[in-house]
Amino acid sequence: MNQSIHGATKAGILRDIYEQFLDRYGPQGWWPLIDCEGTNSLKKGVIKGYHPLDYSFPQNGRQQFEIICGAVLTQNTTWVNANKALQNLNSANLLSVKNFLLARDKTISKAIKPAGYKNQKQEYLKNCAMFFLKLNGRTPTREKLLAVKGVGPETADSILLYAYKVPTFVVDAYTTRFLILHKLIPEKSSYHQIKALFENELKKDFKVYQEFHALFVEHGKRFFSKKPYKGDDILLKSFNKPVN
DNA sequence: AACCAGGACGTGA
DNA sequence: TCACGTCATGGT
Repeated sequence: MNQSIHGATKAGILRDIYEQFLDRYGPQGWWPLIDCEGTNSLKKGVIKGYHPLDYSFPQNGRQQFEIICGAVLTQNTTWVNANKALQNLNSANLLSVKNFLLARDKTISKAIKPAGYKNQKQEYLKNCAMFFLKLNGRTPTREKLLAVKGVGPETADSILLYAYKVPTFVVDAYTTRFLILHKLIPEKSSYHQIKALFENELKKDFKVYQEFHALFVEHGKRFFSKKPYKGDDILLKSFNKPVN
């Protein structure tokens, strides 16, 4: 039905992109965690918190909270900077919710300074910490997450996908840019429309969703960060569209 | 030395 | 709804 005789269905194109990314870059091992080598992930390639092909994380509430903090800290910032903030929080023993909520606001904002927006993010993190504590181990709904000030669509989906293994697709700036530049979606597509595209065309597999988003980021950093990134040559290197 | 990073919120049309 | 300014730090 939605299968064209040339095989270039939307689902087919998305699968091609996924496979091409996976061939090029390999499994990404997201979400990075500070301490994830105490397990069976002694498989090769475990660098600075990434755990390729090991989908067993997070393994406790402490790691769930770390992912939530990371999701907020990396908003409009590089992971390098967000990670510095996380390391500071960890050194100060503040990556457990209880300790975090006992700390002074100024202590938090000082620790997260490298991630930028220290005042905003301090408030956002506190909101998330109170929310996470009240969850008491339960998985939140997307609506409840979005009601937390500081948690927008991408952060909510990141938390659901990586901290709770809910197969919800994360749409980030690179994903949107990639699809628009390759003319796979109209320019004014909304977050929800792009999210729906993936979720309607792909099987709801949290592992695939985790890898796909991470791969989009890896690919985007290589091809679509510094302008100009619009040339046909770049688009060709970026992704060879299957012939219709 | 501008420009950009794994966005979200508040405001005014 | 939607476009725009604001929030802050570090690397290129």
